[in-house]
Amino acid sequence: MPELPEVEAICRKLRRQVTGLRITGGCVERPSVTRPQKPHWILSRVVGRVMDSVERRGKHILLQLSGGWVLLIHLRMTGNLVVVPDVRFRSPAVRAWLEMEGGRGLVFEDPRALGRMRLLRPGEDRTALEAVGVEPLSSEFTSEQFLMIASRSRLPAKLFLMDQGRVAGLGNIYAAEALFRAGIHPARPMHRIRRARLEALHGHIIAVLEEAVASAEHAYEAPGRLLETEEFVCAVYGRRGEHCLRCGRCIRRMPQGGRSTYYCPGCQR
DNA sequence: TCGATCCTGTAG
DNA sequence: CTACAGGATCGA
Repeated sequence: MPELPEVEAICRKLRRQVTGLRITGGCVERPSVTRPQKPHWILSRVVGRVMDSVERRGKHILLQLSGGWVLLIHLRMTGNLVVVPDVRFRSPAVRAWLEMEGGRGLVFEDPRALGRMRLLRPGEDRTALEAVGVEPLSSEFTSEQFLMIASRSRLPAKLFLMDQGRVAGLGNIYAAEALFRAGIHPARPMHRIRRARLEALHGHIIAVLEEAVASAEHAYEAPGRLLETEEFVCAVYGRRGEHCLRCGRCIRRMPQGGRSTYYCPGCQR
């Protein structure tokens, strides 16, 4: 589920559901999700505090609590954060939950249990977060800025886009989709891509993410079917062997950095 | 830069 | 049974 667009959609929904509510209780069902912190260390400090705001930084979710404490959540591959009417009826995939005033629950579910939850003390140095790169949907993500960091890197394009320390929030799907739109081969070293193409890529990154945010937001609001105009449809991701919609050649899959990269050999050179 | 690791579920 | 999954980190 969670690349930047899905995380953003989750944050927007949470913002409306939990802002201003006090935490009255909670439980960590799977201690590994808070490692290396002890569940009790977190819970005892979180209970009684009010959730002031919900922020996002890259794929990190920041639950800002009263007194300056921050509950940091990373959903990794299969995590999700949802509000449920009653924590007594929770699914087996729930790894941790908080009870809020009024009785509803804020639930962290994650079948693979790879997600992480961490509490930052007030004013704590946020090393992990400061290593995160530019927000691609912010005004700081300019074409010039992108050109600058891109031309300095020898990484293959796909790995560059997925490096959270450079651009924050792109994952396996949207990195592949942005490269397809820009006509760039995923293995191409970043610094060898022409300026005009990098500028195009910059625009496509923003477009892909904005479309995906809109799609994810609809999906979370209205469970059920999305209109065709609302749904983000992948052109290459997960389409190995299918014919490219633009040129007709077969979409390929290749391993890169231990993950699958999908691309069109006709459109991306 | 590669591979193993953390985990569980699902598709083939 | 094996391969693979939208992520990130660690050590060789």
